[in-house]
Amino acid sequence: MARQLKQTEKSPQRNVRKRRREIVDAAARVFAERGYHGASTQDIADLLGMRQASLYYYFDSKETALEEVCALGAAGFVEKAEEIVRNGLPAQERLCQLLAAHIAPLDHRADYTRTFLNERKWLPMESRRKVGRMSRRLEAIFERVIREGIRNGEFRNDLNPRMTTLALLGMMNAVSTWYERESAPLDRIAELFGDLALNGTLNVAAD
Amino acid sequence: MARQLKQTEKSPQRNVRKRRREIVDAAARVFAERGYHGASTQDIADLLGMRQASLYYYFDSKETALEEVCALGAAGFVEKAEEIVRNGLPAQERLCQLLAAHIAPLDHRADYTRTFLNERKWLPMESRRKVGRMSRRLEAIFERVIREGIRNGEFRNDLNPRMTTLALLGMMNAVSTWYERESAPLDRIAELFGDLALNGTLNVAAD
DNA sequence: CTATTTTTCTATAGTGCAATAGAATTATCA
DNA sequence: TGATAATTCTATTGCACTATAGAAAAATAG
Repeated sequence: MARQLKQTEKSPQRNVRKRRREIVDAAARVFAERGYHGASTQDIADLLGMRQASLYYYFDSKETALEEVCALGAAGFVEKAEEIVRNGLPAQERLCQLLAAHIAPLDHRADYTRTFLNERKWLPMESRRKVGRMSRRLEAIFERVIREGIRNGEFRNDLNPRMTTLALLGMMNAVSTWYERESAPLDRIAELFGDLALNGTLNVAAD
Repeated sequence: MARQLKQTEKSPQRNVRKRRREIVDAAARVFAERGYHGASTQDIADLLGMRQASLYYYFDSKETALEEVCALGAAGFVEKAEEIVRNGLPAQERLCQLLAAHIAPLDHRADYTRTFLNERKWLPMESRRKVGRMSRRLEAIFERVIREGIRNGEFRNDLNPRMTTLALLGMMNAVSTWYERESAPLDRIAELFGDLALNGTLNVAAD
């Protein structure tokens, strides 16, 4: 008995983890669609065919569910970027990989990504801070690649690394807003956007 | 008496218009800060030092206030773009002007712009449609300039006008999310982003 | 100064929501 | 099978919010 209690408290049964995940999935979908404040716990329960109150067996609050969705939505983001930044390839290649990696999660976890991007601002102080630190780390990675590219002559030396980072991240983050209604696969988008980031729109071979 | 009634109904007194505008200003600020669903009419009233119920002398509903904020946030956007697109300058110059015009409202109407960008999705069907048509017109303008630039050789002919448009609009729309915390004036941002859009990051003079 | 209109107020109805309490049900295991 | 634990349910509390009704106050006009 003591053994079971302990197990329940410290590491939930497999089934609890699984059900919990189903609920987080539903929450992600509802939050992505209606926004955190516009979504009700009833909406989440409806999606699962269960009662609104039953959710509270798995979650302390709606806010906790948002934290979990955002945590999963952010997971691996920075790690993947750090892996890319260390792969020793030319800066222009690393930059393109960073751009591609940034939208890759839209493929299999669009709801998590959209919730993370749009709703994290409603997180309670502490987790919002944590997410903020993550964002800053990601931005720093972009800036670093750009600086290295400038230093070794791959990139123009009149680039502003900070502004360039914000420009590119904005460009990539926006993909989540139109990805579903435009008929373009992610790898094609990454390719085009990478090309645009590197070469711009001008036809340098003119004349 | 009949005269006065008529005047009140058809064209509000100067003071009513003015007060109405103050309320819309407050609504814009609150909506921009907390989101439409996260903001209460009480929040708006607090900002004005008036009672929550008094707002309903000027507005039928919270939704109506959102419509008005979004309408003002969108006002002039497309018109300005259409003016630029017809000015006969080279496509690259027009594109830069479009980019600059797109973020210009952040200077004096940030709350309206942010509400328009982030909260319009909560508008009721009809006005959401109207806003949607506007967005599509703006996108069409960007696409047209890009196509013209390709046709006359200013832009690379392997550009995808649709994707390029979405990339640039995403890049510019994102400015509203960080403009307040980054210390860069709008004209500087427009300059850097225009340069990035035209020339990309690569150092073509390499070697 | 009085009557009328405009604006704001108090009070409250009505609704939807997050969250809790505890009963009922289902699964697990000896 | 019978006991125990895990899960879901019903019922409800309490609060926050939008919106309405009608009184009070302030402004305006005759």
